[in-house]
Amino acid sequence: MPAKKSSPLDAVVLPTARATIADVAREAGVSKATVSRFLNHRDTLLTKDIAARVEVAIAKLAYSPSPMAQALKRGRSRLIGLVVADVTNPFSVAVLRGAEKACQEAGYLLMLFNLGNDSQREAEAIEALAAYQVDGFILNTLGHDGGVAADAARHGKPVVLVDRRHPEMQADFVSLDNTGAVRLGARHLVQAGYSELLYVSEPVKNVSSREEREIAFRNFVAEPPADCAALHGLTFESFANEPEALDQALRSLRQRAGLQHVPGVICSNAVVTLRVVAAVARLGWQLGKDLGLLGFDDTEWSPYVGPGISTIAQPTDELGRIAAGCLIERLNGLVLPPRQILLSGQLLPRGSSIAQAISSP
Amino acid sequence: MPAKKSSPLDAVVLPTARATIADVAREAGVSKATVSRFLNHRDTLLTKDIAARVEVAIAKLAYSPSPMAQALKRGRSRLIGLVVADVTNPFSVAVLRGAEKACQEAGYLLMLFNLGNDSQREAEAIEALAAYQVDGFILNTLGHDGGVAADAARHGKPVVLVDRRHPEMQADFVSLDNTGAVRLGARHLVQAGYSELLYVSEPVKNVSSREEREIAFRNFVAEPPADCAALHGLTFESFANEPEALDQALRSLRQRAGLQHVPGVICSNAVVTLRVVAAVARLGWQLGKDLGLLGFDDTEWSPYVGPGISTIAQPTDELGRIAAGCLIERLNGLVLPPRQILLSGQLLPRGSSIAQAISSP
DNA sequence: TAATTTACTGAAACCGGTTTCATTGAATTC
DNA sequence: GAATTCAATGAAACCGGTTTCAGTAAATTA
Repeated sequence: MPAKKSSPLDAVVLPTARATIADVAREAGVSKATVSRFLNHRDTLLTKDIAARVEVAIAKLAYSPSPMAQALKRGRSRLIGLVVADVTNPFSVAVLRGAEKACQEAGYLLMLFNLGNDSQREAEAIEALAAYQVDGFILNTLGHDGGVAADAARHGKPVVLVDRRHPEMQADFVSLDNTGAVRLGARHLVQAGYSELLYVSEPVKNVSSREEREIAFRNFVAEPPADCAALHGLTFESFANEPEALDQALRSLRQRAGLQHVPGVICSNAVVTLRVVAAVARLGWQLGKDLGLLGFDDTEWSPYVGPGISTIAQPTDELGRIAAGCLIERLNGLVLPPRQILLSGQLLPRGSSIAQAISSP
Repeated sequence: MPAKKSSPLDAVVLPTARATIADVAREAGVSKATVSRFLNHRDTLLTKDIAARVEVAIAKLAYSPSPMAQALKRGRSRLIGLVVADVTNPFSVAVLRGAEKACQEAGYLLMLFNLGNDSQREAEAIEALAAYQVDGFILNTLGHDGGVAADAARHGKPVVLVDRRHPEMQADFVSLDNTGAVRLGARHLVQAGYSELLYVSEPVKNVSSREEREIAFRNFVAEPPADCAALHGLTFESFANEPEALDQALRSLRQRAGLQHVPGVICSNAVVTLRVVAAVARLGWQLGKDLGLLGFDDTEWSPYVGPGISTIAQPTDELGRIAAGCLIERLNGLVLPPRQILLSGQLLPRGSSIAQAISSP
């Protein structure tokens, strides 16, 4: 019996293309509509035996519906757009991680857009993500102007702001309790014996979290709590990335403190902390002894720089998780006026703010 | 003249819904097909004046085509799927950043899927991304088994592997030249006077980059270069996260080195580096003096831990950029056998590996 | 001038789903 | 037993684009 006769194996070649709903319908001997019903309302609309037939057809063809096609028809995509000011920033990454976890659990996928600290691209980011029909936005952006607010709102999609708020935007807002955190940190430094304080921040621009922290610091100075009587004088300075200016500021701070007082510095985030650490190294000072130091954002390296750097840890994972959670609630139809969710920071005292307390009892 | 007459302003209310191609067609008085032609082949297929009419209509309605709908019809989405083993790892983030930049420049958007070091989810990640019609994959995954290879390949979409290769997978591969980097680092330590070496790695599992580094280290020991005659004995150990075991290994290392030699440690990545730093702190040793230290991956904090930690910096940004570049080339139709692109690391010597050289000339 | 080609445009089908509407047969009511 | 209601399913329209196919008018050729 020579060849030429097509063997049954010929049919098994390559299941290369994904099965479509039409394939399933044909396989099960029903209409596309029925398959669609099975997918979405299997128990309310279909007969037992028909449902069973569709089920085996789906299994046999390893069918799963195309989210693209669904998005096109439904107008919802199960996609969430995440706009991040700067992926290099560990804070952003930590939030991203929390958000991503929550999204995955709820069956959403994250589309990432990184601004690389270029505020010009905010609008671009929102447009691009909206074009892909993302169902909502999580924004951790630069807050240059209110244009972004308008952009996002215009698409009529829910928005959650993380860390940076936009005054004009009607949106949920999730953030550290900056005021409380600053007071917590400042008080700790004063009580540990660092009575001349300096707050160092990146340029405030319009970034709300930076503003809030600065204001909180000023207020703390204006009305220090009773147990901070030792507090002497304090300042705020803003640095971009000018080592000389920073060195100079630290020198004059110490001068102001005089001989009987030791100055303390609060850094507005991990980037600033590293800059101050570098400056202290340049000046040949010892952390904790010559200068108290406390930084926002706890990083994995904080315990190992010098005598360990005291930090105020943000609950980053929670922030991301909650942000995503808020958004998903809205996507599920929750109607509520905009919420503000503030989480408190945790003080992690280390050598950079306790050596002084030990040496001068 | 009383009200009731609809003012022209009524038409200006809210341009809430996005304009569709049909809207543009109506506005310009042409067919949808013509608008589509304008979008894709404006100069070859259309008359000047019709093109002009479409152009103003598009501008007037602020129309931009829906990528979803385009993807549905074309089968291509201008989306790239990025699967990352762990977003917490600074290396992954740095690569992500490079890739994201390159993608944006080429008009692609990145869909992120983070495995959170859970290799079970590799297949899930690829399925999810493929469902969204991503045009290709950039994978920096765990390499648990070859199943992933099959998964990705089955979708017939191009794949680029970063840092971790899968032997069975026919795909471009972009990575650090691990062998060269290990030799570079080991040689540096020996020449700096640390002659008893220990290589510390996370559990190798099946991760190719970890394997390669371990093997490279063993080979370096087996056949040290001529200028490393001082080299004494060396070891390799693998630690999950057991502080006691690590402390013990360091103690016995120093014992082996004896009194006239100072031992040196090479850390396979930044996580390990921090663990070793912590162990050194626990043991009360001084970096550089009691122990030479060199770690893979340069981080922002490396210069400020102890006397500064010597590192081998990976060109992370380049890695991500090149990975995305390779993928985009394939998407543009490049046909070529799988490439391997190895970039060399850069040695950044700091205090943790030079104090010894100074103290014992 | 008539016949043929060419260039441009519109109608309609399609991508892979969802949803409305119409149809059919069974169950309920009178 | 006939009329009515109800439940289950299929046909077809639709989402917003792209592409094939067909048609028309102008340009070329005979």
